[in-house]
Amino acid sequence: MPFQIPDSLILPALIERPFSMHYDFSDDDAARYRLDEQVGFLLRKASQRHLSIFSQNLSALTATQFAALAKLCELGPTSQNALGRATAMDAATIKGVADRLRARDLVTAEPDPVDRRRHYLIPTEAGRALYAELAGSALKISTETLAPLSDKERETLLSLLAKMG
Amino acid sequence: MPFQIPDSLILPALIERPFSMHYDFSDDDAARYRLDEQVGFLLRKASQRHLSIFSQNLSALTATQFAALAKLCELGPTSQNALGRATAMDAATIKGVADRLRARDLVTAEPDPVDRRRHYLIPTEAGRALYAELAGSALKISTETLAPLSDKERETLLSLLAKMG
DNA sequence: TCAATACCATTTGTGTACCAACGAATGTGA
DNA sequence: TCACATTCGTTGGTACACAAATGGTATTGA
Repeated sequence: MPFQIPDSLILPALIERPFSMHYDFSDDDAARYRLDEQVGFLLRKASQRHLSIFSQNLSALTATQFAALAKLCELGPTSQNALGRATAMDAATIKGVADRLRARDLVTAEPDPVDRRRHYLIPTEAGRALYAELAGSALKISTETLAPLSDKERETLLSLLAKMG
Repeated sequence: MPFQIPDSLILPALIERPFSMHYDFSDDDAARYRLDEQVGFLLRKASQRHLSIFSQNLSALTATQFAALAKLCELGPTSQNALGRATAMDAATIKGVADRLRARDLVTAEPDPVDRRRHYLIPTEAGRALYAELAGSALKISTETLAPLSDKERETLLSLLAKMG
């Protein structure tokens, strides 16, 4: 099943038209375009599936909040923006996530004595306890997300996703 | 600069507990959990990469808006919720997307004469023209998103993502 | 040393994404 | 035919996600 249309199939039809009309070039592309075969759409659906499984198995935190808490527990005291970089969230996003974690006393903020722009985020005891409590579920969620795939396929998928950056 | 704190720094404190306490089982999971290896995180990062490439190459519409317009052009007149199902958006989400497409006169709505709850969404001439104009860029975006992978790897990734549903 | 630059956290605004609830309309089975 | 369930579109609320702008603060390099 050819998932990818090679250039050789795309270009000729465009070239052999004697006259260029309004949407000729694009009409061909439009006819060839199938939403359901595009990476972006498949990635979005896979993410949706994952998030659905996540919220069903772990309702205490959102996936994003858990990611931030987990990374913070892994790294120890970290500035807010640095935590954002480590969890692939921009400054505005990590702020909201950190605020919600702080509102629930899972994380505290301490001013950095050296750099007055920064404040460290630090997991509280409750935060570490919750992380420890939920890590098992999180691992199970990853497994369940990959359930439709064989062991070898799971490995392959993870390495290809990692390769994509 | 060590980005990742090795197990040797995390585990000992947890292991040397003589008696099993509250989170012992989960502590192990917590030590084993690596955010950067979880499907959900890799999917989110891959989606981010895709959306970044999308907006750089196609600024006229968001990826979601383009998906809805493309599907609508593919299907022809479709009820709003049905379009949502075809594009993996729930009723609330597709409403917002449809509203924005209608505000830009890329889509119109016609009442369904048979079912008075429904209204059909129909791409306008401008909508079809824009889709035709942008489909080529959309295909290019998919290719560029997959650029880090070989041809065989791209096929594999797409089929695995499709298999995950 | 001081001006240009970079970084930190924050704010505002827009756009997904999903839940829960709603009224209106349709479909179903006894 | 009539109660019941389902579907349609909508609304309100919360939570990411990112762009762009801002005011502090640090770094740098001439």
